[in-house]
Amino acid sequence: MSSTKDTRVKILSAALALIRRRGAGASLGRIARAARVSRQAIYLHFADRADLLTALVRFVDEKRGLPDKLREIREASSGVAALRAMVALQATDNPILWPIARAFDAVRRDDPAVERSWQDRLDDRLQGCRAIVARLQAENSLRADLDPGVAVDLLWTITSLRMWEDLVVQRGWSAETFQDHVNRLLLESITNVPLGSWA
Amino acid sequence: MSSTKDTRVKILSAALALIRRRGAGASLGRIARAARVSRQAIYLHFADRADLLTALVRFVDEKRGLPDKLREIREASSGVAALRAMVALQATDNPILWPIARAFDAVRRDDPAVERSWQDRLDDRLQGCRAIVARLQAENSLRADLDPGVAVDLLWTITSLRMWEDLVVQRGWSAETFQDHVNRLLLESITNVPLGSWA
DNA sequence: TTTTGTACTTGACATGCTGTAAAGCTGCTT
DNA sequence: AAGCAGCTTTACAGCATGTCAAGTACAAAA
Repeated sequence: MSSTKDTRVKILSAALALIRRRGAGASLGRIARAARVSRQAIYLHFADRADLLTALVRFVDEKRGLPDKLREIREASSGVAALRAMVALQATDNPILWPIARAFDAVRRDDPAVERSWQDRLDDRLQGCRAIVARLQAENSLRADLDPGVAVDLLWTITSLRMWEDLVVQRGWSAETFQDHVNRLLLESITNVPLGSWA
Repeated sequence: MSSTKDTRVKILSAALALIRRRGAGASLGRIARAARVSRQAIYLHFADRADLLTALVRFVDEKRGLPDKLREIREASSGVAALRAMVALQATDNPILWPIARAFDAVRRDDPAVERSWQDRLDDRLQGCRAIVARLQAENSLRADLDPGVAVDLLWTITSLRMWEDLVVQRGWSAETFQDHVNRLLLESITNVPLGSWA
């Protein structure tokens, strides 16, 4: 038993490893070989390359226990705590997610299906940001002079994978440095909480 | 006369128009057809696709008068004014540059030459950020509790094309909204100037 | 035990892209 | 008239995605 999903997982694992190593150079042929499976077997489990990529993102999310982490954010003791949890999530998960996002980026321009799948994911994150800002607002932690919609967009952008890539991958920041400074940046720019509370 | 660079410009113009419309779907064949030129003619003027893309970026820079704008930033009346000029530059030029950057992004993963050309451009911008931060520091406008290196990285990231894409393209901000809020964000997070000075 | 169906393999093919190569045409220069 | 530069046409190799058809291995159902 379990042979049904066995190959699927085998393919996804191989794809993940290969994309992490070779980036966009991970063709279906290579992935198949790495999974010790014929190239055609991939098409028995995934409609096309785009489908495989979206499945790969879900696969990684599942493996890393994303739902639990999102629940942690939702159930944080305060809006500010939720915000910090979100930054922490980026700091820990983005390193793994990043190579896949790169592969995604390379094809989503052409493929409307990939683009939609990508946008869905971005929308999910946007909803999360909205929830955090709403909570900050309810707790009177949101900056008074800031439009909540703008706050959501700023939060969404500053906690994006691209921002992480720029600071960590390009500029060589450590996970801690990233977390500290992004926390500070967010607390200062969209909340009214004093800085001292997180030394 | 003038026939030497004529075709080259014709190709670049066609490539620019096509990339803006079709994004990554702009193959060399299509570009050639749009320029009313044989596909091989492209290879008489550019080594390969990567070379064409890098030339395209320079072409756009030239057309938009980038050197003048950079001079404006350098010769601004103060560090804070330079910072604002930089944000203004992003707000006005990124809309044109963005489609090319997308095409760049799609191939730079594979091609080391494209990657290098891209990094060079990023380094140029980083140098500009360093200059602005140094000036802020000299004028005592830099936040006292902030490491200058961190300030440079933050400035570099927040004024990046990706940040602009997130806020303007994805979240639908207007150029003015972008400019206002990014100015505020930067002034608050890396300088010590009061907010009132830019109402 | 035979049948049947599922999962996978093998091999071939159409299409589209990049990059290279060779040969021919045109018009300007000398 | 000869030479040269710039461009065209045609052809090819290589690699990628995605489709198709036929065959194999194996396990459950008859």
